[in-house]
Amino acid sequence: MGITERRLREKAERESRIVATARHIAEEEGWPAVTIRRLAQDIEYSQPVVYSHFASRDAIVGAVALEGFADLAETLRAAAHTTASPRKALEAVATGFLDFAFARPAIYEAMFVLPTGLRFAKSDTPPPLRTTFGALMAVIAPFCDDPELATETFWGALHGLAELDRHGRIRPAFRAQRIALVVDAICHGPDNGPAGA
Amino acid sequence: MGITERRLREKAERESRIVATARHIAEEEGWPAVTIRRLAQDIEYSQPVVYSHFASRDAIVGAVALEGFADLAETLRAAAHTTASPRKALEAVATGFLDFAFARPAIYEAMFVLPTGLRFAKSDTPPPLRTTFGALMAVIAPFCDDPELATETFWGALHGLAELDRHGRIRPAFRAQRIALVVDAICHGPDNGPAGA
DNA sequence: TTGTTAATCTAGCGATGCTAGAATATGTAG
DNA sequence: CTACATATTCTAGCATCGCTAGATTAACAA
Repeated sequence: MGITERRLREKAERESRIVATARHIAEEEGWPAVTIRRLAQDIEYSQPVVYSHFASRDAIVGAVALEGFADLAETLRAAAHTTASPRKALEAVATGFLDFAFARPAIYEAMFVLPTGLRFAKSDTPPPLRTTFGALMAVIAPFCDDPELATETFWGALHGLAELDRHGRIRPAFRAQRIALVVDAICHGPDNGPAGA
Repeated sequence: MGITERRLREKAERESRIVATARHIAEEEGWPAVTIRRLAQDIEYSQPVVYSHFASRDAIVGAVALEGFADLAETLRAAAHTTASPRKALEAVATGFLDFAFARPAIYEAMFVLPTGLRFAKSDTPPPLRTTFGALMAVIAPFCDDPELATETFWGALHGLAELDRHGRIRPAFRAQRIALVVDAICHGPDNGPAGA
């Protein structure tokens, strides 16, 4: 039954073309430009074909978000490995997170702002989401005694700074200084992990 | 010319009815339910009348957001005055901020997530926005040497925690502990203001 | 009472997400 | 090769959205 396999392969390929197209349009023109009609036109199929792959537009956004989490996890992992100093690793990851948010605002929006139907902190949470969380936890763990709680808080701080900055509510020029403030606060915190720097 | 005054008064009243209606629908059914048709129906006028008050749907969201900022500023100011301890004031404001986000998610969304056209950090930034920022700055100033930078960072942390929590990405049950972590980090930070607690 | 201006409404445009039902390929059996 | 059955894809359309042009009505002035 090589025919069935070929069919599945072609279908999977078409699906990833849809996701890639959605991602591309979102990055170039923003998410409002990502319409089902536009996607159908770009992949050269009719609209119902798009719906044979994804139940709704939100599901497509979710698929792009999932790819984004895989990318972000890899980015953070790489940032953490640029230095042996726990403090510098923490700062590198924080900077990497915000750089990602500003370099790929549309993907970041899909991951953190738009409705996607993705489920977090559940038993069926997709691997890329866990991996991203893990990458953050890896660098903050040395500085705290409750890594999960600290990671949640660290993540919140980074996400909030990204959002306020993205919306023009805080001064873009002081991005690095805000990161430094966060990193300092973590390092000199109550549970003052390893000797700083 | 009492007639003109009455006209203006009636127009202003109708405008605030639009905003109140939008706020009410958003709180009860979410922002997607706030359509121009629905607003027009509820205030018993036709759609163009709504557009004679606001240039776009986004502008209506912005008006609700502005009211929200006034509310939030008052909430934070009140929270800060419940204690003389700078540390407890900081914690009370942080808790108040997050409580506001979860008690009025739709208004919070208008203030921080949805497109509104509101301008921050500019010369024409509306007073309520400045006041809210000031309320945060008032409680964090004792613990830092660059109040503006610290306020931006503090604000980011709070907003990020609110968003991740609202989207179900961090554990709701640990909200208070995350706040405590943030407060501790600020108090024991590099510029360790007044003797803690 | 008539004419002018301002306020309001009706009706519609161009989109959107999504879907039912027709049409067309595709693979199988006689 | 033909006829049927199945799966795939398309055409066409629904209901709804934000927004607006042009007709209609109300309010005031002469």
